[in-house]
Amino acid sequence: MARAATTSDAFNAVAEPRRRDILNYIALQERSVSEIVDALELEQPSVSKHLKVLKEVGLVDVRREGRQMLYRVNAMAIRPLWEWTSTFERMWRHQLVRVKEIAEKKSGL
Amino acid sequence: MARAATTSDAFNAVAEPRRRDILNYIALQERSVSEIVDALELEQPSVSKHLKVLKEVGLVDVRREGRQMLYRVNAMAIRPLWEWTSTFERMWRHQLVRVKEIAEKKSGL
DNA sequence: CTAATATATTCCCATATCGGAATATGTCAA
DNA sequence: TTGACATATTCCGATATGGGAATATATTAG
Repeated sequence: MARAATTSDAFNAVAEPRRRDILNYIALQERSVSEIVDALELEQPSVSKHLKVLKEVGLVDVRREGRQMLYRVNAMAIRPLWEWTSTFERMWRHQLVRVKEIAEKKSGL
Repeated sequence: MARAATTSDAFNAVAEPRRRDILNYIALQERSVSEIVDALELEQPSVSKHLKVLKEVGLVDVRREGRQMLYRVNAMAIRPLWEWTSTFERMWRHQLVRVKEIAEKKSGL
C-alpha cells in the first residue's frame, strides 16, 4: 500500500494547502471556478482538480448557473476534523495556564 | 511536484489514520513504543516510522527511560488544526439550527 | 450552426508514501 | 564480553500525487 488517497476522507483532502485556501475563500460566499482562479492565482485546471477532490469527500457542494459552476463549502464535512482536534484542547489549555503561571512567578507576582 | 511530504506540517502528518490512533492513545499518558505496538496491534517498525513523522512536525516529544523511549503528545502542535477548523464552526452551527427548525415545523410546532 | 466562454478531463512525470522484511543501533543484565 | 530486549533504520515495490500542457465538454451568444 501507499499513502491513502486524498479522496479517502476530509483529513487527507484538507492536507493540501491549496485546498484549504479554496475552502477559506469560498467560505464567505459561493464562488465560480474563475473567481477562485483569479483570487488565488492558480491555474484553472488545477482549481478544477482540487474542487473535484473536495467534492468527492463532501467538503463542497456545487450548482450550475449558466456556464458557471458555483461552489460552496459544506461546513458539516469539516466537523469531524474539529471534533478530533477538540479532544486535545484541554491539554493545550492546561499547558498555556502553566506557561502563564511560570511567567508570573518570574516577574515577581 | 508530488504530494507534500507528510512531514511538511501537522495537517499532512495527521492525515494518516494510524498516526491519529497513536496520538489518541498517548494523549492519556506517555507511552513506550512497545505499549503502542501492543495497544494498536501494529508492527514495531511501522510504529517507529510513524512516531518519527510525528516528532518531526512537533506533534510528539520523547524522553528515554532505560531502553524504552517514552512518547507524549505535544498538544500545542494540534492547535493550528483546531483553529482552522474552528473558522467553519459558525457555519455548521447555523446549518444545524436550520435543520432543527425545519424538523420542528414538520412535526407541527 | 459557429464562435466564444467556462469548466473538466487526460496524459505525462518526478516524487514521497506505507508496509513488509531484514537488519542496525542502543541499553541493560549477568 | 555476551546475550537479550527495545527501538530505529534501510531497502524494496506498488501506488497516488500535483503541476503543466493540451484537449475535451458544456453552455450561451450571435
